[in-house]
Amino acid sequence: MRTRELFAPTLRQISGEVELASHRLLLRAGFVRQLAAGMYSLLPLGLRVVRKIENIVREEMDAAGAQELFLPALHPLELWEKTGRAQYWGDELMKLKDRTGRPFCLGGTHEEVITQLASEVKSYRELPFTLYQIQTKFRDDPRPRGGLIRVREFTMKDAYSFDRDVPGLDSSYETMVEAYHKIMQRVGLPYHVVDASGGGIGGWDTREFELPTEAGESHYLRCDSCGYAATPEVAQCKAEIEPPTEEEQALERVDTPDRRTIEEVTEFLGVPPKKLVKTLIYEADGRVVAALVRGDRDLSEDKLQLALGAKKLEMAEAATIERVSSAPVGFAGPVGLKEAEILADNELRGERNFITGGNEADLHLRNVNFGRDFEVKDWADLRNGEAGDLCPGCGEPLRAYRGIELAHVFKLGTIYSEPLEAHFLDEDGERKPMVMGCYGLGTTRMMAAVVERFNDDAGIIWPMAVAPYEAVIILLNHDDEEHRAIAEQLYVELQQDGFEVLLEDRPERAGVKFKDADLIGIPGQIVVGRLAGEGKVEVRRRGGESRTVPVGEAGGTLRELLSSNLPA
RNA sequence: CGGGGCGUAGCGCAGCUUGGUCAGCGCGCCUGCCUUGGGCGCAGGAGGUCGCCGGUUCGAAUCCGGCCGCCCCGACCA
Repeated sequence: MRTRELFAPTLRQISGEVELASHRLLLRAGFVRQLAAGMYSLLPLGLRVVRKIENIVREEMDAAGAQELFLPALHPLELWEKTGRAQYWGDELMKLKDRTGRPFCLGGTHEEVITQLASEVKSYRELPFTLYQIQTKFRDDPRPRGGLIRVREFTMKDAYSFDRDVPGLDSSYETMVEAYHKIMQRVGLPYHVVDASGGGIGGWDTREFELPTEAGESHYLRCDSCGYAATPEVAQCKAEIEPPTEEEQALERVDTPDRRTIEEVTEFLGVPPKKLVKTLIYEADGRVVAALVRGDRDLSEDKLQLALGAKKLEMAEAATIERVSSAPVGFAGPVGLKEAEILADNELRGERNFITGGNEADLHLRNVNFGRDFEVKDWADLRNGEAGDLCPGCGEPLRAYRGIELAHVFKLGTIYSEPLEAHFLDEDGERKPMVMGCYGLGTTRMMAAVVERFNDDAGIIWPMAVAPYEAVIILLNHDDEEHRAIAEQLYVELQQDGFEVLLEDRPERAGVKFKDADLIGIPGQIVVGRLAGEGKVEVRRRGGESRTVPVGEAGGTLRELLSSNLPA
């Protein structure tokens, strides 16, 4: 491709509102343009990068035995209603109607569609298999942000495995995880594998592949010494229980007029938040439960649900809270609570003389103690992990990270195959739902992640694996016949040698060409300039080495300089 | 959805507090000359219903109300 013809409008300046490096550079270098919030056009250069990423993903998926197919983006809403996800996703699901008024949605993910398709399987003999597609997803995010990091329309590779049982799923899952490791390594991105929760997809044993960067929007905790990593909701907390040192003191009633929140109460009473115990009322599969965590901690709903073995967990409605606590919302406490069974966080075992809600309007209780004042039904790890918590593996303190979520894998089990009746007949003659896994990887997001990780003051520095072109020939003096001839000859020869080459032949000044070449970030640069008269050119690696060589050696030198994925 | 910010020429911005002489700057673009290894130089030129609607006023980019759009933080989320 010649830059004279290439549609890649570069920008000298960009609005100060655009903050992320990846967002700024992809816009400035002419890879993407924004159509509306969270909606981006991929320009020719951007599309080439995404295609490279897709091809790596495709090769690794195929190598792992997965089969590519292509599903509709438009789904009958009815299908999402069958699994309950139409309601669960709510407004995040883009909905529309056809001319007859039949409701549809734009697929935010494809579990329903693929499961219905897979329900054609009749026998265990046809299992297992894994299907994948690379497709546009639509999610009506309440707040798109960060350029291409979080958008409303994006492309994703989503794979789904179907097995006859859980051991089969475990094996399919590991195969996909291995493929993901290979993909990350080929692209060249550093990453952490993080234990996570299922969220809107569901399932268990889910893991995220995170690019560690402050620009990211995911938060996780990681042990730098052993590599254990998890999101706060699922990070296992080692409870360091110290034997109580205080003597139990007499229970006291304290008036706390209109003080409901932890902040209000601690400020009013002049005590630190950790002296309080929060009482959170939930409904789990229809029963009411109260979860107790220290005042300065956050409850993990994932952990509570796990501890309860509940299928569905929701915060109780205000009316329920008022009923069981006999008080307005904000004054619930464990002492004298009605109906609800009480679960307490492990960390509270050593606590004495704490403050709780009083189950009465404008009342809290001081010097509350376990056993004497109320009974706990179960103890469990219920709180979110925090930076500084001790690693459950090796005991070192965990560190807080931010990251860009590149990929996410889930074990789904039968949560989709049951409602959609994707059954098969097993060897024992029994009809069983297929056991599923799903494996997502955002390809457009990955492009942004690569830029976020590989750039300098001058622009992008593409890894070879995903560069839009491998080399650019920069013809400085386009009017000089001899120079032009050399550039044209190199252009042909390098392509014959298998390089993907861009020829910078615009009638621009040298400075413009250099600036744009650095901004666009193509790894190989061949400068045809003042030394061309002596039959020499400069061969450079963007962000790395530069050599002046005879024209005839340009190809070999280029190959050498580009032999690594990243500049040395 | 809560909090904050922004919307003026193709792009980036100033002007708004204190209404009138306020349609301005830089880049880009067009013409000519010059220059040709890091976003040259000089001269001339084109280009804007100041996001939209309404209000206040003799007069609104500027003040007021409503709406729309975009960015950031939070909630939420893959």
